[in-house]
Amino acid sequence: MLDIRFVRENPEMVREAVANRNDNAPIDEILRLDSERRQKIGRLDSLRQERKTVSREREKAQERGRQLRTEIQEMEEEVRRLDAQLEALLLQMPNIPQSTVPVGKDESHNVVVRTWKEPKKFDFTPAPHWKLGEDLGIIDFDRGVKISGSRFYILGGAGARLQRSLIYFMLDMHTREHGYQEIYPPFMVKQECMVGSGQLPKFADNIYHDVEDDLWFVGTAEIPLTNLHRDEILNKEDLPRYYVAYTACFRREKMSAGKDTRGIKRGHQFDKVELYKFTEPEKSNEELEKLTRDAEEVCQKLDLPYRVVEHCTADMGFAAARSYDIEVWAPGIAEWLEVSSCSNCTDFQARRANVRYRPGPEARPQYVHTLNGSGLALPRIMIAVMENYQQPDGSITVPGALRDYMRTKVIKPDG
RNA sequence: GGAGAGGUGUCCGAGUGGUUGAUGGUGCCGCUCUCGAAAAGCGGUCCCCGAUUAUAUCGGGGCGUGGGUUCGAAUCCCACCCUCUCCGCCA
Repeated sequence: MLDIRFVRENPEMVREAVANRNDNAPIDEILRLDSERRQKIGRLDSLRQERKTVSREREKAQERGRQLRTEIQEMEEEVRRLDAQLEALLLQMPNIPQSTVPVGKDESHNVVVRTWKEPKKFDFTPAPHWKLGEDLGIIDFDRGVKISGSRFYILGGAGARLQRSLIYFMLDMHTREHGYQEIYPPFMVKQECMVGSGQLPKFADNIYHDVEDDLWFVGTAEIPLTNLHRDEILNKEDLPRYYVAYTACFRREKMSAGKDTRGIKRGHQFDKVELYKFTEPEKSNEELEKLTRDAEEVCQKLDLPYRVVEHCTADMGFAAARSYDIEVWAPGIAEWLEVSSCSNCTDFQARRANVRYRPGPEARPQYVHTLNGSGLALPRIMIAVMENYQQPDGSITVPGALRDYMRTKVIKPDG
């Protein structure tokens, strides 16, 4: 959420930022509600002040007191209404891109900032992962559909083990080498958590929701991690905090119906290892660089060629002020696969979730900055491993970094 | 799920209708004392909203959450949430 004071004082800048995002937030309406709200609060406060004075005289001024009560109640109702309207609109507004973010109309304006190694050349036609997976008997699409419907699949044998190995490998790397604390959070959260991290109210149609208990299934560990310190005031010494969490992720993917239906690239349920940071405002940009490098290192250790792409204004996520994607080359499906998206959300989520810190002993609390990035998304890194390490005979060589976890050097049929 | 108890400031713990941000203790910061430390004494120490020459000042709100009663509520009423104990159930 944006600071209403910032919007009030920089309306033109906000308007431009919103336009660059191809968003159509009603700035004028927001400014109008804000000014009306403040005016009514002024009135309400002076009424309350009078009530305070009058009530001290006990029985003497009961008549005026009764009048005041009615007026105050009416004014409270007005302010409540305006608060709600204003908040509803503010909650729909995206974060403001940082000034260094390339302005663009769509994803074609994203900028490749660096690449690591060249895509591997094959002297045979590399197969897509769904073919490899089915032939090896490690991915079962048909039974996934039988059990749960479209966009569900089953990993079996070495396929399940490969995913588990990747999870262990990534968690171990980030905790041992990059200083993240491992967290196992709930996969279902309260509505206010969804609001806190920015999924609600705007993206309700992409979230699974248990109506009976009003719990929401997380589409990313970013959600519970954002809310880990909700309504807390952290000490300056507590920052930065690095967290890494493995979770399942659930997404309805209604918006992308018919897209990427083949394979395991986009399912309703997938696993992810997520990196998350709480930092001081001045440090968040350098922390984003570090976080991105931490995620990249997974690709490097797996020896998978990748590129890092900076999002342009129009392609950025709702909560992000700046973000990088890590894209790995998948030779079988012949595309750059987004295995991670690393974002600096500045104080956008912190304001929603009310996560603050005290900059100094006597200083006022201030919102922290939050950052998140996949480190990495399992199905897509699985695709990359399978397609990059495939052999002419359809077997898959296990990357060196995973051999201790997999306890094998190659995945063969019935392996 | 059933029965009971309870939710107050960093924490502990008072307060059951009237200047109560809220007794007391504790923690934290500063000062005094001291060669220094401890002890002791004194002072300070919450958050939000609004007004402003804007962290100095003024006003309002906040005692689990949201409503209500009243001239006036931490204190009374209603609903909900959470914690603890016992019972039931269960990986």
